[in-house]
Amino acid sequence: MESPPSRLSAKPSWLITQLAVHARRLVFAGFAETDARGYHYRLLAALEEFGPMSQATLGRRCSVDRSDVVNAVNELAGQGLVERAPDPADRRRNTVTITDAGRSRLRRMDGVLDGVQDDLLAPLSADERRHLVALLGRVLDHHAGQLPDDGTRDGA
Amino acid sequence: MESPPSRLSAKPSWLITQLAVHARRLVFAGFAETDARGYHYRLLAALEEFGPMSQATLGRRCSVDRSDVVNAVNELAGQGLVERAPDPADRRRNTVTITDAGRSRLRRMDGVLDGVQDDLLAPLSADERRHLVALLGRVLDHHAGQLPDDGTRDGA
DNA sequence: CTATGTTGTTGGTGTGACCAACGTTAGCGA
DNA sequence: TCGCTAACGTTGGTCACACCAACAACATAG
Repeated sequence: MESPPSRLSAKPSWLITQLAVHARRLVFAGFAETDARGYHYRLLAALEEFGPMSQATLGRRCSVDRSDVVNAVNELAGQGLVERAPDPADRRRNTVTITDAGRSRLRRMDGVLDGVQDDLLAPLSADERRHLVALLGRVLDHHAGQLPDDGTRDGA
Repeated sequence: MESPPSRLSAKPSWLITQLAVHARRLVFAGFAETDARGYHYRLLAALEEFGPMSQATLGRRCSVDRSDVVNAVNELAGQGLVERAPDPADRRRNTVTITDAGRSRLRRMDGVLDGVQDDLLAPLSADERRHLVALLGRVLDHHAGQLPDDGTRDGA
């Protein structure tokens, strides 16, 4: 096993992106059994927590592009996990609603993610895990405040 | 600005992958000026630190697939940043060597990454940054020990 | 009523991380 | 020495995720 360039071990961006690779590997392996992927979890979680909403606000809440929301909702609707219905009050909008099947899928995915967490942070104590989560949360909050303005960036 | 599902804020895998998104955005923006991307930096860093080596060991050290090494080395060689020469001692191997231009490019990229670091960890104090880096490093070390065995996984 | 902006949708792009297969070459055991 | 195995480079895919550009339909502010 040849060691990686030590130069990289000092770059937080490297540490984070590489750790993200491992996280995605674990999450993907777990989700594979449930025929789902990351986008699905995000959308379902938002729908359960905040109730039905349009695709646009769904995308804004989950940091998912409008066009990717279309695809993910197609897949979710195809599996009966959400329902997409035109909004009578605003005929541009599609209101997306989570179904009971969707809620049960979400619960299963939650279990998977909790299991992944243990594998991912295995070498850390409970205290260290909390500390890490707190630090990551603060950094993430900071950047969430200055997103690429999301939502509407039409070419015009 | 609609808030994200709070359910996600408790999942380390979510925090890490999302933070990685921001990190990649910053890194990409920085690298754009230098006409380079992540793979290039990794390979150049390994070549400078460990000297010339074959493409296979290069890939092993950087956690880059053999086929992706081929592409990246093509691009790097096209820009004169590395040289690829057949190894007379083992005619299967190509020995990759970093050039002076490569070293100078590497130095520029290093500067970019150091700048990114400040943006990425802006809300943290110097102590907290060190702590975060230490925690990430430990977790990463743990997972590096059990990679998908890398290197050779030929179909046969 | 017109201008502006939002929504859903289509159809792309780029990066990173893979995997499968093939020809070539090395090296080892029988 | 022959043959098998394994490694190397290379080609040519796949998938997930993050994005961007443009357009028609619709809503709304002026």
